[in-house]
Amino acid sequence: MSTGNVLSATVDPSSDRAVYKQIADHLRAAIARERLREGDQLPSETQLMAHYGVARMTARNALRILQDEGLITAEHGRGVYVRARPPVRRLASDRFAQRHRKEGMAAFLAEADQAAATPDVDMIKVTMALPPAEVASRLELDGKAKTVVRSRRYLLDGRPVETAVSYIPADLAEGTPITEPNPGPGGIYARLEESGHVLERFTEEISARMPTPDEARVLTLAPGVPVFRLLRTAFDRDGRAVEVCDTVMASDAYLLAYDLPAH
Amino acid sequence: MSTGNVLSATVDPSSDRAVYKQIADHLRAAIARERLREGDQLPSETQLMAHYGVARMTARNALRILQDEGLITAEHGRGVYVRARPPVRRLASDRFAQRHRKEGMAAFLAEADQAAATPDVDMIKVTMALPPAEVASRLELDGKAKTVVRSRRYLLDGRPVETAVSYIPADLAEGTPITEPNPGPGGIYARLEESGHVLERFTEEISARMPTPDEARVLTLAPGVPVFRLLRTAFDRDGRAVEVCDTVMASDAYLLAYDLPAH
DNA sequence: AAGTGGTCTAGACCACTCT
DNA sequence: GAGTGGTCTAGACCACTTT
Repeated sequence: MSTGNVLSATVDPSSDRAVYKQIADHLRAAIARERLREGDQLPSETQLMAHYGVARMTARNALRILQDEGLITAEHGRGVYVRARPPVRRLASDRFAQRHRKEGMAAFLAEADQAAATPDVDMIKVTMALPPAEVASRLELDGKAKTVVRSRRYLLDGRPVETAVSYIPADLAEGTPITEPNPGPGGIYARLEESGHVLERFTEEISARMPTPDEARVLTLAPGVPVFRLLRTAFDRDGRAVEVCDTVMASDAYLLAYDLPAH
Repeated sequence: MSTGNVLSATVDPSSDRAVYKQIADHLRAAIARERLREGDQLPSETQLMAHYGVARMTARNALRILQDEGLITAEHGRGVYVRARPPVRRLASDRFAQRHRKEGMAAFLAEADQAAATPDVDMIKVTMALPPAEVASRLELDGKAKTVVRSRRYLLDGRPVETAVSYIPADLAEGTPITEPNPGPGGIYARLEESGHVLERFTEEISARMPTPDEARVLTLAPGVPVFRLLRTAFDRDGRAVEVCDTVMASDAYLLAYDLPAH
């Protein structure tokens, strides 16, 4: 098999380093040196067993390490492959600037447009509920104030890349299309501005972690791919927080870019 | 044992869902419901085997899932515990503002001061080398221009949280303390401004991924903890890129906060 | 049918921690 | 010494993919 030739070195069973880790080291080096490139098939478990003279669990443990590092993906019945890095979307910090809304497009659509990708939105759900504490504190709401909760999933070229849940205080949303699945051109920010809440600034709080099983399913994440969690708060000119958006993004699909003044 | 009582449900071997995943689901739910809290010990592998009537690998696979999700850590010879979330440092987007430098402190020290944590810097190394392509392009250097390469590791209360490698074009650094391990009060940004390169803005590009084995070692990362990779470029008033800083941060130690105008 | 990875069993020996 | 997790073996049966 053509995949056999990447296996050059042998392992030292008497070494302090566990055999499966040594095997993982070999394979990782092969990927780093591009002896194995994106999409290439790795030696099968059977081949690893024969080459290194180890039991199957030892071979599997080696592959698991690389999977946890996000370097490979296993496909049941097919083989193990070097993970293809998907094209990364660069999210610029001015993506919510007014000039983009004025063109009548919500932020996600405008960006996709720029990236020549086909955007899609699904799993849209609009409800009315008490926000979680993390959101309520940012909206400066007490424990009894309800919000309009707008959740949706974004896809690019058919691939799910992001889920988002927006919370808007009920008093700002009632009587506007914000309570409807389709809020109209320019999205909810355009509607908020129409009702007098002109946006002045945003804060974005970014963390990263491994996905929950639910998130991994909804975003079809490969093992070893973390998520960004981005909490954005929108403030109007009166300094009032008018929306909090809780976003979970596939980290292999995004690069977040910010422009900061040095004051 | 006191840990035994979190094991209430049993598994269904005839289910489509793998037994080890069912066990992982039970334990994850126990953590979510706070039946198991931070620092609590989980049932041992032996206890899981007895309770669910499974082989050891099945119990271990269940624990591995939670470990990959960053929920638990295994301690050799001691047991498996619910991971304690370390206190998170909030990095504000104005952390490099001039007013902080004027107080004579480098950014990391100023932040730590604010957070009442004890900062430390070690593994300082200063060399002269060709920058990697990713850096060279941001500094607008050709393939032959060398840079001063300053690498170091930051610790908070003794815990490694961040590694950083700065690249400064040689012509800007020569003859200044930037080429020395200790660049003096206010750090290298203060030195650059003294030599006429007053900083005007920064760009920060953020990605997230699982750490390499090296990064996991240097940052003493638990399994299941991703890293932030932050590439910061500093521009002076002439629009020239005067520094690129390549930072790898333990994602469980940071929350990155940005303030954005809505224009 | 043959090859692949996914799950599971039943053992073994080891290194580490605590008492 | 007893209990813990870490490594490793040698099987088995299954589900999935490809030919």
